[in-house]
Amino acid sequence: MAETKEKRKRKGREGRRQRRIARRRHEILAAAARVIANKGFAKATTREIADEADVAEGTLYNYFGGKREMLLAMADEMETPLDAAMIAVSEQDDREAAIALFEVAFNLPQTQIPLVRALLSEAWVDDDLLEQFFTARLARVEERLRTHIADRIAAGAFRPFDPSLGARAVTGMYFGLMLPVIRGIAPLPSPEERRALAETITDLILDGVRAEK
Amino acid sequence: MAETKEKRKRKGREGRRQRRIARRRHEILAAAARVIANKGFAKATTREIADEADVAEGTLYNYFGGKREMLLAMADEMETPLDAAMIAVSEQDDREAAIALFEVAFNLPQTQIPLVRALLSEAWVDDDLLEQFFTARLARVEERLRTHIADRIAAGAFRPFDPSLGARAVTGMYFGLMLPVIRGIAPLPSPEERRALAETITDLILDGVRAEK
Amino acid sequence: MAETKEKRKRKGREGRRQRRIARRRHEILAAAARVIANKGFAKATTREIADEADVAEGTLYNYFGGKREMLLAMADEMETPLDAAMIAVSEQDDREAAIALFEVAFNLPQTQIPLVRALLSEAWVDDDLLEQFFTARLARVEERLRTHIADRIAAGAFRPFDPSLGARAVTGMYFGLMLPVIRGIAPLPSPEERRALAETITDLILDGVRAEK
Amino acid sequence: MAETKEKRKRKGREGRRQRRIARRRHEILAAAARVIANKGFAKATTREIADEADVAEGTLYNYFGGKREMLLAMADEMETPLDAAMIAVSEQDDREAAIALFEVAFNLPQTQIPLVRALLSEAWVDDDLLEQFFTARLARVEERLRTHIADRIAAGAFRPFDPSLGARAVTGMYFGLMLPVIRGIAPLPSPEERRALAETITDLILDGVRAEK
DNA sequence: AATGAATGAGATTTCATTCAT
DNA sequence: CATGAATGAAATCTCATTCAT
Repeated sequence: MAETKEKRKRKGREGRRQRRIARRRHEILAAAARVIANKGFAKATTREIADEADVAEGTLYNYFGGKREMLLAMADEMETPLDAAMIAVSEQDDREAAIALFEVAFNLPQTQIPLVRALLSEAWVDDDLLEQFFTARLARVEERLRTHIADRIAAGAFRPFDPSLGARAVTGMYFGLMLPVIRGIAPLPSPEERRALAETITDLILDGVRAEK
Repeated sequence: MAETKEKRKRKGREGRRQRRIARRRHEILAAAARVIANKGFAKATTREIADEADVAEGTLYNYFGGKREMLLAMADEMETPLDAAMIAVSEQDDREAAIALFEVAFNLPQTQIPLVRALLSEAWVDDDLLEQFFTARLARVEERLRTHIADRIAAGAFRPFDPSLGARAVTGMYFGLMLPVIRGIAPLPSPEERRALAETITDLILDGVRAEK
Repeated sequence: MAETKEKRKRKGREGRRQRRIARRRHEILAAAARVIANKGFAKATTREIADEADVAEGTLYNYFGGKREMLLAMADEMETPLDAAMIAVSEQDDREAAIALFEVAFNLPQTQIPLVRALLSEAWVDDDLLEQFFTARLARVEERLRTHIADRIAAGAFRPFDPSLGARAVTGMYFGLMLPVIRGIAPLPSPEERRALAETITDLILDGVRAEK
Repeated sequence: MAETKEKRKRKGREGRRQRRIARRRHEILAAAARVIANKGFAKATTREIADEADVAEGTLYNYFGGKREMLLAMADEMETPLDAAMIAVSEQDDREAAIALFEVAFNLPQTQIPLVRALLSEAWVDDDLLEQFFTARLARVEERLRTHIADRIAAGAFRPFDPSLGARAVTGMYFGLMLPVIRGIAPLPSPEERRALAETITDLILDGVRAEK
């Protein structure tokens, strides 16, 4: 029994330790993301990251192999709204489905912004990172959009046009609207704004700007 | 007269000297842009820039106050296609005008790409640079678009919708399509592709994707 | 009586504890010797020593004051074969005595090699360590040899020559043969090889290489 | 002619520059050797090497790729006395030839001592360095000795014994006598001492210590 | 003006040691 | 006693900038 007790105690302690480590790792990553987002990867010093995380510089290396590995850990940890938006959207009504999709996509949690901003700063000059963190995800989204557009054209619901270009135009529009938010020069839209934004965008895409035909 | 002759000669020589200096300055800037575009500002070393420009490191400092000043010089030297496209928008026919505008906008000279890419890499983390090089220009473009849209809505030519959002959606779409080109992961469109691209985009914006109205 | 019993039990327990501690200390020292022998003192990390000894880093500090103290403990723990060989030299028969001496001296236990190698690596740059671990011992050996040689010269058994230089030549030859073994680039001689080695060396020293006298 | 003059001037300047660089490189290497000899490779800091060489730390890296490369440069630059001693020794008279050889071998220039001491400190733990700088040279010497001994035995001039072991015994004796000098605990022998040393050693090897047979 | 060696501040990373659990 | 996360001093190396030639 004593052994069982001891075992249980150790298990409890071990679990707490694991959680403490995971928590600390997460804190450091968040701190790194904030600093890197502001300064860019190269100008963000480990000193500053350590200060922001309120640990000693050496401690960083107990959790990550180095500065670069922090970035890769960010890329892993991140679930972009685009990923979330990929969850099957019911296809009965184009308009409602599209609005819902955009609404989800515009919902970038405040805490994810530094991660995305930090990653984009390096992805702009680092091909590997761009591929791993960005291109691969985007390609999945665009593929899905392209297929959907092609289907709707075949069904006669959409006018005939290049589905590939259409897909890129839509994702492009999305990034054009979100990049200023990620960059920090535009405010994160409120839930109400998100809804209005999604509706307007959807209608623009579906029917264009022209009044009458 | 001898003096005048001498003066003329000196002027000629002086002119040649000036031109040589300007040419050299331009070469160095282009070299710096190529290196910075590839590595990012912080990772681009003066050594590498000097090598790329085929001068000694010290020579860089005869033309620019330092690494940072090269970036600022780039921002000055650069004429974005958007600037060019601003010349004339308000034409009789919306469709033709818009197509022309996009066609100009998609015409980003090969040599300008490194400049834009280099500047964007830093503008992503440097507020001053973003403002000077980017926000100010973009704001002018969007303001013009917004006014135009508002006018057309008032004239009953466009459906009623938020002109500000519409302007941002259009510029967003433009950047969404051009960023991969600037980043170097998509090819620069040929003149024919530019025309087709401009037409498709214009029609999407004007009439949307839906088949029947 | 109960108290006595208790005391005895405690003493028994205490003895076990002492032995366990001594054993653990020894294990750690052996592990440290292996690591330091391979990497050198400065490049051997406490982390690696702890891993090799299969304890936590902190545990090292329960047995030793620090990395340096491990070296000093090694110097204490080590009995060089030269020490052993010092037991008896002055025998009736020079040849047999010398052969026996060399045979003992060449008998460096496998487990002692890392200790000696580790200590030599630091003694090469650390005067204190060289003195404590090496010079003092060697001086005793050479003094003894010198005296012996001087005696034999006085007795007319040896040719007249500088006994001091002779002593150094003999120890020098010994180290010249053993250093590659300690360094790990020559194999430890087997018992048979030791005997043959001792005989050859002894004959070389006694009679030289020349055929006719 | 002006061009010729200019060319000549440039050549002169270029030559001076080359010599200045070579001189500086040599100074830095000597400083590094002194520091590394005293502290060992790992404990010798670039800071201290720079101070000893009276240059800034960064300057070291204009001449060497890093600390390790300094060691390799030392190994290249070094001509050991053993190398010098390898120059053909006339074989008529064993005794004179051997004395001359030892005399050369004991002539280790004062300035080479730090280089050898520094290299040995690392070679003791670094297999590559040991091989490049040490084993390879020593193997050449021992091979030569072995051949010579075998020849002399075949000619009946030497007693029959293992030539390989004899060669190692001789080089071993040499190192046993020189290591304390290199280590800095024995003084460098004067020319007169060298001669006496060489004679005594030679006679010991040739005829052994025994007085009469 | 052009050069490139010298500089030294500052960045990343390692690691012996401490100490709370 | 054992543990191992935290620490921070110190080491190596980089690189923008200066300046004598």
